[in-house]
Amino acid sequence: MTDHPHVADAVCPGCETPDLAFQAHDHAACASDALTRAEALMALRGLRLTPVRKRVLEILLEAHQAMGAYDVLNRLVAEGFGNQPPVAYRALDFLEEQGLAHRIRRLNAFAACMHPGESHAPIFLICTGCNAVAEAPGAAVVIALGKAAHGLGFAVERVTVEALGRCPTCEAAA
Amino acid sequence: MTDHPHVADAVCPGCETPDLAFQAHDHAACASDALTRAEALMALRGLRLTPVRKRVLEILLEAHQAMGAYDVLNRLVAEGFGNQPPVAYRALDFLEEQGLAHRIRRLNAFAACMHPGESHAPIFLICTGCNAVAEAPGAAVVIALGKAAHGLGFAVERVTVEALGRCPTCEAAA
DNA sequence: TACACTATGTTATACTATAACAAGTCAAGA
DNA sequence: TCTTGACTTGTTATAGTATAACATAGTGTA
Repeated sequence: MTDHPHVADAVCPGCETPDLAFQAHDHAACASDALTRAEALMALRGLRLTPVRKRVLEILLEAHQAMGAYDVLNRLVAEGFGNQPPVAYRALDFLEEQGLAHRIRRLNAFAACMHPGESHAPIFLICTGCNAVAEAPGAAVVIALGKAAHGLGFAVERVTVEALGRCPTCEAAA
Repeated sequence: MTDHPHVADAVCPGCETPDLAFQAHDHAACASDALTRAEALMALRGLRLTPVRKRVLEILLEAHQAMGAYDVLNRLVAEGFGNQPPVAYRALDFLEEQGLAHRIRRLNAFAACMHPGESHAPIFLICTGCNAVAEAPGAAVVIALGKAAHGLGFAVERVTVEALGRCPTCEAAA
């Protein structure tokens, strides 16, 4: 059990209750939860959470922060998996397609999704002070976006919403 | 005067009236307008729209679509400017900071802003069918985003909002 | 077993971006 | 006018991110 303030040691993407994104909580529990649900989901969809894929997901969950593809790759190499970029990218792409991980474009990085399976429209809050990344519920944002797009006759399929700013801790410090 | 359907020949980022984003209009006029306003803005701010910077802005305006930094660089080289990446990146970064251009992260590309100076919170609609990119007004989206973030104690400074989907033309074709 | 399908490993390369320093330009004040 | 300092550009070099293409190996099924 690892209780900690997310912002201090950098980043927890979302976690069980979204409004705890920037607060202390039992991360180990929500991480193992996410893994369990990921496995159930894959079984349900008839897809395989193979060793590489599972390990990549675990790495992201353990890391507890956004990681670059090459950081993930380095971890894989150390554990005897293939050591070329496609190994990491393929697993990361798979996880993203399945909604088990998210890509943070601003950081060229990936983060585990903490509530896979639940239909959600995540938005990401990136702290410029401590580099923490929080996954926040973005239903309202996505609805607003859908309306704006609809007005132009544009049919939205997927969205990227990322905000740069200051987390509570860094804001207080400044 | 070049009247054209934006989507057909790919992309017009915004243009004068936002709701014309995916419709035919006189692009040459709004482009030269944007350039004029850019120059006025720079004068107002006591900053210099140097030859490289101006040329890069023109290239983006003429291109009428999102361009990669290296595409811009190739154009610069052909015109006798420096031929190394920093030449393009510096100009593009400057233009972005000044709100004269936008970065489309999903495409690793840049597009001219069609209404510089006006305070606006642009969102980008990227068509997966024809690669058109439209700059749409995103005030409502940004407000929703601000609220969601505020609820978590997060102070938003800058946002990236990009939607992938189908423009009217491609949607109709399908 | 043979087959089709999926996943992984590997080679090679393409694309995107920035650090660091040298050289030139420009405007303002001595 | 000359100097100074800030800013801009050019250049070298390298770092970081991502994918195409093909070979190999595992998986489930007829």
